Amino acid sequence: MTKAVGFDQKVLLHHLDFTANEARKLTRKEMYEVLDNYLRNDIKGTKSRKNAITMLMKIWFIVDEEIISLRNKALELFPDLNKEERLLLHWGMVILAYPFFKDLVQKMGNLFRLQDEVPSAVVGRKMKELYGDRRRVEVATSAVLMSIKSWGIVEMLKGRSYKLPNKIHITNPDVQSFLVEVIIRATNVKAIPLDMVQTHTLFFPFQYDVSATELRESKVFQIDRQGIDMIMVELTS
DNA sequence: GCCAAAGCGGTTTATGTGTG
DNA sequence: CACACATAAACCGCTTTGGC
Repeated sequence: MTKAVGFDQKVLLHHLDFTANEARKLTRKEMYEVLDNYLRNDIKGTKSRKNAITMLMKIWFIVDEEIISLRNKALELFPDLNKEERLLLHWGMVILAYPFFKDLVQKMGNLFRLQDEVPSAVVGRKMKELYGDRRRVEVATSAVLMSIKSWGIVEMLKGRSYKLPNKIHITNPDVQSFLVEVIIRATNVKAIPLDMVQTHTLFFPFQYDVSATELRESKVFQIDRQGIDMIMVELTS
């Protein structure tokens, strides 16, 4: 019953940026080549570099059938976005690519709701409950934590616990609609109340104010008003 | 059946921490 | 302040999986 983990290496932000930028123009084969060259500076071991490439490809290139169009939209937006908005796109794509990452983020988001500081040991324990008490789980947990630390999502305190810096504000409507689609797909629901989107755990590092009007304009969603103040968002495709 | 990709566990190296 | 000990991070190579 051991669940696959996959995310077993620290991923750097500029690696993700590079991958997303190249993914629009290159074939799969070319991607492997270009990435290998690019990563050579940061990752010396052949095997480790291959691992990293595998992960980057899975995040931005070899994605599941049903999120291809979402991915393509994200790639189109990418060049015109600022640092924060790009980070959100990466965040969403990693969540979709790696359930392990998604689960960890969800746990962490919940903990941050209750307290300001989250010890890495607590996160580790939670992940072992979900994925079994294995060495691999430890490695993956720290890989995720190290990665998001280096992206500036969390800050480390005294080497043992993490705290949340200021939330990252996202106002770009295209990026917001991306975010909503990620939430719906990642949690496997048909529809979600707009209220729940605003404070969703999966995007705990971000702050945004999604407007129903703008979602409707994007054509990807169907918006239904239920009762007085409940607005349901549903994917049209 | 072959080759590349994905997954895994063990080992080494680096960094941090508490104690005398 | 030095030392041992603990934990984190990086690295490596083997096994399994999956597409052609």
